[in-house]
Amino acid sequence: MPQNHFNLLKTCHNARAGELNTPHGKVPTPLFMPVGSQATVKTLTPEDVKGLGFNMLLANTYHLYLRPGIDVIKKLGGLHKFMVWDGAILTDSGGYQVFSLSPLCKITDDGATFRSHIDGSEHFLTPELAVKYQESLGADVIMVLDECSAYGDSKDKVRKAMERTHRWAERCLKAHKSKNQALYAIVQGGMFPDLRQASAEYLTKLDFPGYAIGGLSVGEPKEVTMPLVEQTAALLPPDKPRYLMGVGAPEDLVAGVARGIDIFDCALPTRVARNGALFTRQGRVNIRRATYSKMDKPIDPTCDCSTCRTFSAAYLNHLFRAEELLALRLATIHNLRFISNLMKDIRNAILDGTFDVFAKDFLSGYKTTNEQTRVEQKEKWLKGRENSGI
RNA sequence: GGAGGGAUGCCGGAGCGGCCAAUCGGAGCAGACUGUAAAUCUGCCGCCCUAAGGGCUACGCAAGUUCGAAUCUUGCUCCCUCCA
Repeated sequence: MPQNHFNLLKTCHNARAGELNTPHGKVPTPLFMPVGSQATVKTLTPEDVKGLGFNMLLANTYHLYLRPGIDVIKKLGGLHKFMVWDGAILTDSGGYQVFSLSPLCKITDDGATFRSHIDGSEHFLTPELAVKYQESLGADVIMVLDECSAYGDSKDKVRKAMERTHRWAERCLKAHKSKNQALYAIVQGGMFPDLRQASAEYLTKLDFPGYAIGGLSVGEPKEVTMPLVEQTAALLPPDKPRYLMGVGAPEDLVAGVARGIDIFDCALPTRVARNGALFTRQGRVNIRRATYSKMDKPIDPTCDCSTCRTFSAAYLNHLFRAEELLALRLATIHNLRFISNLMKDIRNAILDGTFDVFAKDFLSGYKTTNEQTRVEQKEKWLKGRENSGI
């Protein structure tokens, strides 16, 4: 692994600004990685992704193993060349698929037996294979194979998954030969603070170049997530990058950075975009709503993305209703640009020592959809009362 | 001129005596989505009442039959197909 994989440049309370050194360049942190499971950020070209301000993205070992196959990509010169992306790449091990595809998966200490969601064929993934595959893909950062618990799992079950994750982490470490890749461990422990602590302490002793927090944002209430993030992050070595896996709603990025997280990835911004939900500084907005059908302004007049600089909300509304493919792309561009700008603003605020103010301002201005809907409904209700003369 | 068939909620289209405010699509109105099996999924969708629930008006129009009609009978209006 590279020397000085991570440089911590500045802190502002718990928030940290730094940079990741990878074979494909330096990447500033706090960092958000768009998700490109199948070697593509859906609807975008690599050039688009770069243009939106991203230097690193995430791809998925399980998906690429099933299709087109690890060997195919290796023979074609590795993942960077295959997908024509010259920035950094982090590959997930397939551990998350053990969780999300659990009906198709059986786990033993040896590894995970999968049934392909594509053709039903059976496959076996071990910690050693996960490392080997990721080395073949040639990602800059690779992840240990872990077992992610579901929200609501019993403590006993979570503990067993965590202990297995620890054993698998050691096996991954032993199997990892490549010098060009940083292998990150993944802290598990579900919603149990004592297990989280045990996991962080255990893995920290193994001295990985980076540490991820996994198994959160799996359906638990938000009030549960952030205290666990805060507690776990505090137990991780300060000189190593901390990666909160699968978190990426704007409000969660700010909250995560405030608790000492350096790296995020999430399918949410891109997936939600494809379903018509767009981020603005005021909160999330559903572009399909009737209110936008005649709006001649961009969805966010302050946004510098090509979608907002070019098209009206009414046009986007029309594209979504007409199920035109351009809608997916324009919305993805907007949401990723929003996230990219947010991360840049966060980093600048940390470097300026004003992150606390920034976070407070952002969170007070950014209403979640639920809050927004609640406010609107209350306004309608009040208006109705006024009209009926009450 | 003759012979058939049909008129159902915003639209298409089921239902063919009570379990029908009416299956199912679509449109419309909202919501969800967090290491992507996702261009996916969920709810609402005659009117009124705060919810459980209740009330009202409804299946072209009118008059009947019946305890009870979107469903049966008769007349009327309009539409479609075929033969002249």
